[in-house]
Amino acid sequence: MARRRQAVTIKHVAAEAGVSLQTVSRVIHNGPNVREAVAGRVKAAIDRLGYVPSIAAQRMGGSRSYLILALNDRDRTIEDWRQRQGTDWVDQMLLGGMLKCAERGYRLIFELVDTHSDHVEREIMAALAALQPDGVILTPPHSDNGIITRLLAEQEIPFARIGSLQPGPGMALSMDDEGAARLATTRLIELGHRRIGLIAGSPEYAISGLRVAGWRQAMATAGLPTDGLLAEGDFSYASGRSAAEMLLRAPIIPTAIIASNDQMALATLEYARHQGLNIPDDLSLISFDNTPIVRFTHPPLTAVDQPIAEVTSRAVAQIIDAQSGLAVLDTATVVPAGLIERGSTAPPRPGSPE
Amino acid sequence: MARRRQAVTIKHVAAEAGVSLQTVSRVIHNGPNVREAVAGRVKAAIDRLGYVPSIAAQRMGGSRSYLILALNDRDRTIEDWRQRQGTDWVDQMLLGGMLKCAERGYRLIFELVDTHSDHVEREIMAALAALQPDGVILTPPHSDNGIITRLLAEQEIPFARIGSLQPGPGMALSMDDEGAARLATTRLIELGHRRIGLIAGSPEYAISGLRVAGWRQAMATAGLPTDGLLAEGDFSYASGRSAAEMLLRAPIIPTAIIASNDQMALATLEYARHQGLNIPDDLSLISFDNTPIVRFTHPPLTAVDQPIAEVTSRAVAQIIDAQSGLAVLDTATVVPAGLIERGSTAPPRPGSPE
DNA sequence: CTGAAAGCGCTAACAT
DNA sequence: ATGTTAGCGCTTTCAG
Repeated sequence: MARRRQAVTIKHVAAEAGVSLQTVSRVIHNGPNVREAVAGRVKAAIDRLGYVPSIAAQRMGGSRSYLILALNDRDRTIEDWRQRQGTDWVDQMLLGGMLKCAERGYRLIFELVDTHSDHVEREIMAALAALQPDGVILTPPHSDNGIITRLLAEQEIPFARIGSLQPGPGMALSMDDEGAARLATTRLIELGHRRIGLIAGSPEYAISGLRVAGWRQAMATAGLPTDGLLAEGDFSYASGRSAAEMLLRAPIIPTAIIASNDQMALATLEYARHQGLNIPDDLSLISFDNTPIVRFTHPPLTAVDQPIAEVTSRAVAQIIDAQSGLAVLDTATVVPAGLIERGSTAPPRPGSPE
Repeated sequence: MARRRQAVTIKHVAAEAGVSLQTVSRVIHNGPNVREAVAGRVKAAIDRLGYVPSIAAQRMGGSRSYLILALNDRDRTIEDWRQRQGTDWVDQMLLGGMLKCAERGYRLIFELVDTHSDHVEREIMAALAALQPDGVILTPPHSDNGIITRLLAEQEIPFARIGSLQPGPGMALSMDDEGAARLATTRLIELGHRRIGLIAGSPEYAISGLRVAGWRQAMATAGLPTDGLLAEGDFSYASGRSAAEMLLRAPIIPTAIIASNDQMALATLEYARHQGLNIPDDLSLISFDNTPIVRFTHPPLTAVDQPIAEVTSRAVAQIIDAQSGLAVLDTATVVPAGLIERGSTAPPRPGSPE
């Protein structure tokens, strides 16, 4: 293998423009103390030669690497990829992250790390040592992994914790789960529903509680009771089915159900159909997350849209700002979620039980 | 921003093990000329210190970067991500590529590049200069972009062209489209079908022709005619609908249809239902690609599975081998596709028209 | 078999 | 406002 050296280096540019290396460097970084005329000459030379600085060399010189590292949980991600259930979490993350990075002259590098392994520490250190990123983006469950956050804090690397609500080092960013649940519930109330069931997610996840809270709030505000309308699931399809069964076998069944994720909503849809219930006429259904599959069910599901791209985009922006020494928000960033109305919601049948 | 320096460098390891830098370097690369005992001591020191070489420094020293760059078309990819139709091309590529890279001690970096722009050349050079990857993976339509392949060849960077059949520089890898079409057709013939329609993709893509050819071959082998059974689409949902309409409005309709991609299969499913045709009883349907959505239709679709992960995995392996000076296959690699049988295929109704 | 020296491309710190 | 110097961490010569 031939050794590959940089084709055109800062030296060539310097020679071409008739200035010193340092001046070129300053021009590249929009540094101060360069006369317009000289800067122009240098820029022209850069253009003419098609010069692009080597990240490796920049890093070696002691400056930034212009690399931001996004860390996902290895097992969960690979499992999702293998299952091919259409979850586009990673894609949305890349969409938001890569575009924002590009906009700011950075690059996003996506890596997988094993949260549960006892050598997480080593794995993270290895990634940091190898890549020397300027910042790190953590996603669940890394976001709340104390070992990881402590390590990053020690290394003084700016990092974002996506989907985390806990205080701690790093910048917390998440979607407004409570507000989203409130939004969905309120919309159903507006449509005329009074008995609105909620299928909760696993209590291990903080978001589950938030979604329940939002629903409770909206119901309370409208003066509606919630007794017998809460069923607990764990985000799995199977648990969604049991929960739906519980809600739909009650003496007085709800006219609408909100499921805390798409899998459980799918299970509810299936069970309702199996029970001879027409959606949306007999039962309105709203799901959380808005992964691609809910567009393809019959009917397509109204869903709370999880703004992953937006959250990631902001995470990148905050990291870059932090690293540039700009003011860093100390408070958690909460991104509002939207409600995408499709065919699974409608007013309740006239004369539905109160 | 505090300057971040490598915490533990090769120097520390050398000191710890009581040897020179060079010896450590040799141990890291399994170089020759190191006594067992010394190598052991060095390895122990590396472990104890948790040392990981800096990619940047390695690159600067003139060795590999251990980075492989995967290039996707910017517009198409972003559009896919925004549309959220559940296409998991990128995910499958990452799955195959990242795992194989990790296995070989490399890292995969995913980037977007604008094929159509007139400064592709510049964009690619910038990525190469900045990242200095050891190899590049091209995906359609980059794989057949002469400007890109010429550039890469000039730079003498090993690269793979995924989904390309054309000869040229770089290693061509693709799935066996012809064989896959043959497989699908043969399976339908086995089930008892004799009138099997095919909805072709856009003739601009070489794979379209291959899929048609495979179907023709299988039909010919079974002594079945194909007249009036070929409808041309362009991979879009709308074109799939027109094609289905054409096939299903003929005097004698087919008992089975193969659509050249999932979108067109979806359209066919929808149109058939609209025509009161039951799938699979009145009409069997097989689609190509096997993106996640075909699991969620009613019934779930039998589909040809496009082995993107496998193809990418092999591309990575070939690049690393090439770069290590190992023998490089000069012939194109063709990966067989599988057929995933789901609910959209069944024997034809007894007494169906011949 | 092992070590020492030179340099990769770039930047921060210090001149001028 | 610009140039010079001294590394960054590593690898590849080339000596021992």
